[in-house]
Amino acid sequence: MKQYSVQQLATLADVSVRTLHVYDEMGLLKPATRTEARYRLYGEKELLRLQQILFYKELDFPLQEIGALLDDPDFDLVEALQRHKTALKARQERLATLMHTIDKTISHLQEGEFQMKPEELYEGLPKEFATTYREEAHKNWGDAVKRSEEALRKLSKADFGALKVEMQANWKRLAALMHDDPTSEAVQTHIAHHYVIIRKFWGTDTLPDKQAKQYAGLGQLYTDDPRYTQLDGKPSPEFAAFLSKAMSYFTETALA
Amino acid sequence: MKQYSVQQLATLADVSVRTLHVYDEMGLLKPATRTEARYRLYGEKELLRLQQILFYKELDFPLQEIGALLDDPDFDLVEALQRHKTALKARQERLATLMHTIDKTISHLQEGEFQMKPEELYEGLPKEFATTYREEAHKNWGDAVKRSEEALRKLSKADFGALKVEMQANWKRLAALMHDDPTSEAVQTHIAHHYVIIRKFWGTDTLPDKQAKQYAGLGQLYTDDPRYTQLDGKPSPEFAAFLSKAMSYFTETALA
DNA sequence: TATAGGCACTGACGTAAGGTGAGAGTCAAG
DNA sequence: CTTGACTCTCACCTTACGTCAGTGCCTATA
Repeated sequence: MKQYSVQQLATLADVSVRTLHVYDEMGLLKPATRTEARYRLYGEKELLRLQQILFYKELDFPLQEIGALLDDPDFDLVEALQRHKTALKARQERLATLMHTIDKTISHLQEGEFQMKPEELYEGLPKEFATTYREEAHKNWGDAVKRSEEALRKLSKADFGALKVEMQANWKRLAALMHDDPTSEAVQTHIAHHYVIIRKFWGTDTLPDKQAKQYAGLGQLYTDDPRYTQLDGKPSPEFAAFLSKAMSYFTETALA
Repeated sequence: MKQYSVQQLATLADVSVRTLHVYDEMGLLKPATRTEARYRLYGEKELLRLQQILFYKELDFPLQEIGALLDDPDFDLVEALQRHKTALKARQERLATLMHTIDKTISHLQEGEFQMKPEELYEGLPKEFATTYREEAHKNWGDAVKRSEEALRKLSKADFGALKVEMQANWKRLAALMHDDPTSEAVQTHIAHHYVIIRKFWGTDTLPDKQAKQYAGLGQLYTDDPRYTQLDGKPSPEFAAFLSKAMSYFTETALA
């Protein structure tokens, strides 16, 4: 019967010696015997078990569960796999979202001038919302919107993207503030912050009166419209998404 | 200027108080001031910064990098995002593979009898290999293969799946052993293990002479064919995949 | 046979991002 | 004045190991 030292077994299975120590320590994989000098010696059976361990490890099982799984013949493997798959699917979807966000962020940060297509101005926004609030914007603030869209198309990709990044960092905050108290001073403060950001990007210290009013009205729009505050007062995911986009949109509008 | 206690800020941003403690400790987010009793007090600016932190955290940036990113205006954000996306993509692909594996494992473990379609016997195997080695099998071991395929189709999904699971746990081991020394006794021992597994699943203690020879020849096939040992002696990924499937296939063949 | 080099052992500390208390101090309300 | 809610700092726990440090064992060569 062949015997393996820690090193040999480690090399064979492409794990570290330390890993074997750990597995021994936690009882997941004990050596077949120990020499007088307490050197670990593994046999064929241990090699086989290690392979099984690694198999389940590739499936991202925590070592504890692998131990239970290998030692308990009644372990419900199918159920465990089922649960595991659900978890993996969630992670995967999260990753997809993250990558999409990164893609957009990167592309917005890329240098160079460019002409934005009209749809891009509303990209990511649920279609129903896009139409609806564009109408509302037109209704409430007239052709200032039209002019703002024109101006927007002339921005550099970098400037526009940078603005969006700031916006995205901000929207959550506003949602939180408004959840607390939609009429609070904090909301006004937040709007003031936007004002600061705008200044930062366009180097102008003065904001036309009309647009100041737009900002003020913005808060009203959010709080008056019951459509955006479903779910017992808490902002719904849809509202959060809408809010995010709306923030960008109105900020952009203010550039006209 | 509004002030927030740890609790208030934590609730507002939906993080734990401990999280704020940690961020303070590591200098990522310091409170604006401390009261005489060393209570942390955060202001608007900190709220804003926290939102930015959370934004980048959602993109899975490590906190250290977030700190650098927020403090150094020259931080190369695009490059960081680029790198990050690559990492995420790798993770995502890994998850996809894992989920596929789990899917197959689950479906093989599902109870109930079923008739396997011929293609399923070679499912997952690169087409070229599938044809090639089926031919080789036929050439070398005649119509034993045909009969084995018949027998295979009558197995319960559970039995077949369970066998495959064991196989998958084993193939890596064989690859390692063969990388070490393809003619070694260890390889023979491994083949013996297969024999044990077969016994376990079909409750028969005797393996016909002919099939014993098949196992012996199996080792030859792997080691003689240069096509499977590219890449300066190390098993290529393709070979690994092939080996996995071949193991299953020949083990199944032995059931005839 | 002395020594040099590998290999092995245990123990301990570090990682990321906090969780979970313990024990003690602080604050506002009844 | 006490109660309860809040806060503070310390410090250990988590996963699955990596990385020493200090020491012991084994074998080959001079």
